[in-house]
This record gives sequence, structure tokens and C-alpha cells, in this order.
Amino acid sequence: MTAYAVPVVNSRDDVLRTALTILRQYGLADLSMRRVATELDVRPSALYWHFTNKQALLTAMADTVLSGVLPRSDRMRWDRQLERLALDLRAALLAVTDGAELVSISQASGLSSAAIGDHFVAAARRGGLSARDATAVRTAVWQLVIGLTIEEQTRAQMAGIGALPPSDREFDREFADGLALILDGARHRLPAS
Amino acid sequence: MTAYAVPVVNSRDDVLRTALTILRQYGLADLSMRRVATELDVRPSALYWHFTNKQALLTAMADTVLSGVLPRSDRMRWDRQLERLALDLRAALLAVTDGAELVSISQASGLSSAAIGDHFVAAARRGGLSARDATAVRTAVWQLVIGLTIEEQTRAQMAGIGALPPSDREFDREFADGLALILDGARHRLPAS
DNA sequence: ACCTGAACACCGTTCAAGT
DNA sequence: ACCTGAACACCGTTCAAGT
Repeated sequence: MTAYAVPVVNSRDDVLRTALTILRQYGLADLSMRRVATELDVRPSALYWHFTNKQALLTAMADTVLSGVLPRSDRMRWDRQLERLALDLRAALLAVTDGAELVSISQASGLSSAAIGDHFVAAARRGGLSARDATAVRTAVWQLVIGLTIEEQTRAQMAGIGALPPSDREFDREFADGLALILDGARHRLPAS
Repeated sequence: MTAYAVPVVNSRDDVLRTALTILRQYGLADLSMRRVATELDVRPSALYWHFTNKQALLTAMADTVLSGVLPRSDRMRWDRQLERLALDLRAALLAVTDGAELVSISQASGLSSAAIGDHFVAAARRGGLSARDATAVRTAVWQLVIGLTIEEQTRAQMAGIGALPPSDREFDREFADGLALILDGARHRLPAS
């Protein structure tokens, strides 16, 4: 019996799914174009038919990770909604290895959507904050979520390799405290208050 | 006349200085061990006599960048001192290409000192904040400075290559507003207030 | 439409050996 | 004390050509 070639036809979505699987299992440091190609049983150059470059792939991955983060309901108080959104964002980042760094990278590239940031602004405005104050809330909350979660995941990654002792920091609490501080500042910006 | 070998003896400090020069002129993406070696007229492997790996070199670079950031005076009000320190930190990061990312990377490695963070905490405690609240201030301020400055420098870098249109964001103002918001939250945590 | 083959121009790191 | 030589095991990306 002779071996015959199976038509290996991969879609853009197959590439994206494979990349996300590698990320989940091995982290960002092991996510190379060559590795994604190997996993798909394809030459590295084949990937460039689906994505113009690695940056584009990373952006698509980040968008996937963030796709489930949405405002839940407008019946909540504006500050509770802001808190909920920040917690959901953080949970989405923590759900994938190096999720925070992935989002940070792809958002720095300027190609990623700013939808979540806009939701922060909308909630703050709904509470009565000026456009400028609402922007400040978005900035402070966004950097807190991304930055602290990057720290947490980086340290987890390094502890996993044994390059660092497992941290005794309580990131959930650090995050909650930082967020509460910012929301306190926000509430005191209200005209009526 | 015959060429004779000049004894090329480089100290750890020569390596560090050369690396910082490359960073200033070309940014983090172009800072490779091989490039530092070439600049020093030496083989790449020679560098590993001075630094155990690239991470160690980056940490030393980050420490250099941050070395000038210190509390100026205790005669200031605690919140003014906090603000001053945050502004000085941001200025130090902006003084070097990709300075914020450099510090972020080296601090994630867990080898870098936490001196500046401690100064944030000390100032907040001097103002009367609890240990826990002071930590929250440090967290929120630190992530704001690092994160927003990374964004600014990354976009400047990419605009320089033409990969992105020059941003019209006013980072200084975004930073000042975010910082003011956090400090507002901090002041309202005071017992007397 | 989707992929191969082959190349280009790079990386960080190790380690025996040289002076 | 400081460096070379040579190697190992990788990268992202391009592009003509194949089916």
C-alpha cells in the first residue's frame, strides 16, 4: 500500500485555535510561529497565508480572550458595574496563561479594539462624572488590572520553572484594595457629593 | 609594520554602559547580546563572563535608570511628596528609550529592588494611612506610572518606524489626571477626614 | 486557495580552550 | 581575569514555485 497525501486544509480559525492551545499549555515564551506550524503539521511559511505576521495572530488571540467581557446589566449602580467589569476583565485574563501580557502586547500594537475601556468610561459617565474624570477612571483601572495581572502571571510562570520561589503575595486582595481606592476617588468627584 | 593585539579588557561597567547606549539610540528591540558584543569588539560569549545572562544585564540597566529617583524632602506634605515621587519616576523612565518596559521586565524577574515602591508606602504612612491602604496606594500608583509610560513609549517607537500614525493622546495629562484620582482616594482614607 | 522549499538574517547560551 | 572558537538549538519573515 502506498501512502497518499491527505489534503491538509487549515482555516484561519484552525491557526488561531492551535495558537491558543499552545498558549494555554506552555505560555507566551513557547508560542512561536514555527511551533504553531509544527502543531498543524505544516511549514512555518504556510501561516503567513492566514495572518500577515505574528503580531496579527497575537491580536486575534487577545480579541478572543477578551470577547466574553461585557457589561452585565445597567440595573446595577454605576460604581458596582465598574467594579464588576474590572473583576470580569481580570478573570478573563487569568483564565489563559500569560493572558494579561498577551492583551498588553496586542493593545500596544494599536490594532486591538478599545471596547472594554469604553465600557469603563460609559459606566463612570452614567454615574455623573465628567468626560475627563471618566477617562481618568478608565486609565487608572485599566493599568491596574493589566499591570497587576501581568505581575501575577509572570511570577506564577517563573515559580513553575523554579526560577523563583512561589510568591506569598495575595494578588486578589491587592487588586481589590487598589480598585476600591480608585473607585473611592471616583465617587468623590461626583458633583452632588 | 605589523599589527599587534591591543589587550581589550572590558569591565562589567563597560558592558553596562554599552548596553545603555544601544538602548538609548535604538530601543529594546535592537538590544541583543550579540549587538552589545559587536559594539565592544568582542565575541558574544565574552559577555557571559560579566553577566550570567541577558536578564541580569537588563536588571542592572533598570537599576541604573532608576538610581536617581529618590524622595526629595520630608518637609513637603505627604501627598505632595507622593505626587513628586511619581512624577520623578515617570521622568526617569521617559529619559531612556523603552525605559518603562525595561523596568517592567526586570522587576517582573523578581531580582530588582523595591526601593521606590517602599518610598510610596512610607509617604502614605506618614500621612496617616493604614499599612493596607498605603500598600493599595503603592500598587495603584506604580501600575499607573509603568503601564501608561509603556504605552506612550511603545507608540512613540512604532510611530517612529511608521507602523502607526503619531498619537494625538496627551499622556502627561492622562497621567496627571489618573494620579490625582488615586491621591483623592487616598486622602479620603484619612481617619480625620 | 493553500502550501512547500529554500533561503535570509538573525537570536541566547554553553563550554572547552587559549593567554 | 578575560576572551575566542565552535557549536547547539532556536527565531520571524519572504518569495518563487507547486497543486
